[in-house]
Amino acid sequence: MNKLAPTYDPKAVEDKWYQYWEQHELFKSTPDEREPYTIVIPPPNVTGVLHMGHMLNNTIQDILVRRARMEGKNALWVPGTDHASIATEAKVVKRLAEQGIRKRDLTRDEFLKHAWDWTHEHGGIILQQLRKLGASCDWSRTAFTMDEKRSQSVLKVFVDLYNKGYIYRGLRMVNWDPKAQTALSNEEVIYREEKSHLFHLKYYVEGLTELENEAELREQGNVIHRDERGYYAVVATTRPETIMGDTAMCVNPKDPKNQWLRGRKVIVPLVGRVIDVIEDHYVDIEFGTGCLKVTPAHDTNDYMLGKTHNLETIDIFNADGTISAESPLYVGMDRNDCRKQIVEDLKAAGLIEKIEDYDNKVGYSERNPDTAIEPRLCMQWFLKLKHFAEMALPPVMNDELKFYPPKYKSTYKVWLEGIQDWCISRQLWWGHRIPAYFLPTDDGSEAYVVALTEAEALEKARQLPGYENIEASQLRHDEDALDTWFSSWLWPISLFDGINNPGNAEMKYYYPTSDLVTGPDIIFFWVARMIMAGYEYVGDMPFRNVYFTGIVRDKLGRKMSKSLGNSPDPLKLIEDYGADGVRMGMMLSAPAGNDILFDEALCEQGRNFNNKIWNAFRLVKGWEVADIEQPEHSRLAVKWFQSVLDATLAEVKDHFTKFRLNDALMSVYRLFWEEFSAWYLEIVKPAYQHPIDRATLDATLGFFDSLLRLIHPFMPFISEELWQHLAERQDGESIMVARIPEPGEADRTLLAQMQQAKDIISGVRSIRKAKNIGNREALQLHVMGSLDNPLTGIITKVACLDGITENAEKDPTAASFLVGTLELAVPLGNNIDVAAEIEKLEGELKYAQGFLAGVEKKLANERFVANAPEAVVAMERKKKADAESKIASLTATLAALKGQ
RNA sequence: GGGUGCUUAGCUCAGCUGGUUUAGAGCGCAUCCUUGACAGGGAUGAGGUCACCUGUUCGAAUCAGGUAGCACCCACCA
Repeated sequence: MNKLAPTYDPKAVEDKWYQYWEQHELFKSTPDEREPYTIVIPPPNVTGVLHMGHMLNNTIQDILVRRARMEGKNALWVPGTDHASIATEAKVVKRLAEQGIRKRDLTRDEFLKHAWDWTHEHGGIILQQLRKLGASCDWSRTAFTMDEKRSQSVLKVFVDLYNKGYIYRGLRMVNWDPKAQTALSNEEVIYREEKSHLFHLKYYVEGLTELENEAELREQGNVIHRDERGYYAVVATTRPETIMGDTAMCVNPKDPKNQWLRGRKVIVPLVGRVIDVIEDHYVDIEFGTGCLKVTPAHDTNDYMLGKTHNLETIDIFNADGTISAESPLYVGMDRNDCRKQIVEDLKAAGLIEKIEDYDNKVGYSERNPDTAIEPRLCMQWFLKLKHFAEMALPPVMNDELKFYPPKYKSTYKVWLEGIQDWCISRQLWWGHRIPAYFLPTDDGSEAYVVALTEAEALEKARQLPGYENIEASQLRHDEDALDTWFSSWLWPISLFDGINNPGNAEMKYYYPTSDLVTGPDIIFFWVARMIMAGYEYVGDMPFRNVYFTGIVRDKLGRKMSKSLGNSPDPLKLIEDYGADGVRMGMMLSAPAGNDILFDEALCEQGRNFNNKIWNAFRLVKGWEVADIEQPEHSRLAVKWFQSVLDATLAEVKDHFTKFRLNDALMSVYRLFWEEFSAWYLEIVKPAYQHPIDRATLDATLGFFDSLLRLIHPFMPFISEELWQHLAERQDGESIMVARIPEPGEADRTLLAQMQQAKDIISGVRSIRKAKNIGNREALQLHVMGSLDNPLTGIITKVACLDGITENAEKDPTAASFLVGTLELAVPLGNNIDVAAEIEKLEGELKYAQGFLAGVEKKLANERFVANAPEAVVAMERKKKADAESKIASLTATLAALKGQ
């Protein structure tokens, strides 16, 4: 009797095997003579916790790396975490605030100590969670973007790129986050639609009391405003608080409405500043009044206008978003309060023409979602990307480096072709401090040197004229840190220490890595830049394939979010369904590149599959073996299943080469459930309490072994557990390093014969159900013609027949059915319902006639017969013949029935 | 405003370079099944004018053009 429980309990086995794998160092990889297979993990935020996106992403990586390992490759999956500078710093600032500590009251070192404490406290939780999932990472290589090697790599690259002239410092309009008080890259700004107002403000024309040719001008299409105070232009703006920074008004020279304003000067309302009316084709004639106020310090477009027209720049904001001393009014007031106040004041002064409702897009910080981004001019470090884009584009476009799915190639192309320089400095402390040192100057201008260490910086500084005697204490190390992605883009190189030790043995062996698995949302942030860094620093691509996963959504298609509460806790899912069940749940819904609609029911399906495997195993393990002859049906079943297995192995292999993992999983699923459990095991299963023969048992155990190997990449735990039970294993043996079976040649004829046998069995079962005949009541089967199928033994057993008669006479008392063109029948004596039988047969006849009509029409078309390939025409002829024979057979049976 | 992709059974999706018996899968659904692996199971079955229109072709879910709807990405409309 069986000692295994009737249901599979993942909890009892998962931790056990994970420890076993780790103890035996089965995840470890070192270079050897085998072909390498390498994946570097997209490093999760060091202080983060696992979410559904990670589950998907890491399940895929684990499937790929386990499969590669089982193909005999030297498989390496390198784990690590990311310091996530803005996000982590924000969390630390928040925690300090809760303790009543303000960041600005701490020194840099004090703050960093808190940040490191936080990192050590939360760091690595996510890596522990990945272990629960079964991730087969080489943990001995765990890296962190701010560990010693990675930090050195980042600084070296900065210095190198500076020396090559790609890094520069510039006064630029950047996306400023006034809360974090740092610049952001364009990619870190999210735009949201917002209900707002369009304020129409009056800008009086200076020194104009009387327009002589006013009537004529109006005639020509000019829109002229005038009140008791004089002539004025109307400017529409969503941001009235920025008028203190206005240094021009701009109209389109082709705008007929505003011709009268050309060459004049206007007065900024409230402020009283007199500014020029400038002309630029940039201004949209259709928008608002066609008059644009120009605030070069606070709007990207205005900044560009300012540059072309040489305008003065007045920066009216401080770094924290309050009004600066440059402004003539409202100094020290917060920008949001100022907006309200100035609207009141403008109204009071009669300077607002009207206020309209208006929807506009406002940029927010990705990391501080409540904080509107302020375009701000400041000195930042930039990396020129043109050179990098030129290197990174061709290999992707010509498929040397493949994207799956390929549609992302065009996204990639568009971005690279319009590449902008990358603002790489952040006004943060948590990150890699920029290795630049400022020198004192007399005139307030900037002077600096870039060097890896302070000592080198000093040496460099002393070579500069006028700084020969500078002391270390006079150097001021740049306070800013680098954008997090400036370390991430080196990841596939820095993990193998390829920046510090170019061309080292590990680089030569593992680089380029094989596959990168990541989300399309970071194609610019990360993927593109890694490709750039790869070509710059190794002269080769960082990975051969990029597999873009979809975004995990709930079953209604909504993004998973905390506020909706629709994001399940991955660890709870693992608790409930087992890691294998959850992995399968993820993969069942994950076609490459499409968003995945996650439904917990899929985990249930995964768990059920585990249970199916478990019980099939219980069955096989419960068999007593005896020295008896192998029955014919078992011998045939073994032969047949070998063919199905071979065919599926080939199919799965093909799916893997195309990254069609869900299709691969579905093939495996059906192979195990349908072919193996429902058909094969049912055929070879001995009668209750009867033993099985040796040959069949051995073959079955062999099949089970192959199936477990095939399943292992998807469901590592249960496959290991059962594989270990399947035979005597030595300590240290593992399915992890067993080989995926190579597909052999499948016997297509045999597969077709089995298909026919299955159809016949289904036909008999169907009659049993219709006639309410028990499954164990033996029946006769009549074949009107010759069966010509070697699998009659299987048919007899599974359909529970006590005889098959070929070339039988038509028997009106039999319930008949068709398999292909072959008519079969089960004699039922007087049990048959003639009327129902006739109805059924007439239905089939009608279908066959309709089908025949279609085929005949095709064949009657001369042009079809003349133009279509011969094989196609022959196929149609065969269809016709088959349909005719079917019709003949059905007609005869009907006649016999009706003649009763 | 530009780009990319999508629209096939109740749901989620396959269907690769047009022809493989008037389209397939998984889940769900319906009906039946109580003792011999598994109800987290078994068997049987229902369910689709392949979004729409026009064309190319002997032949279109598949190719081309257009229409509608959806999704995502990019962009400086104050």
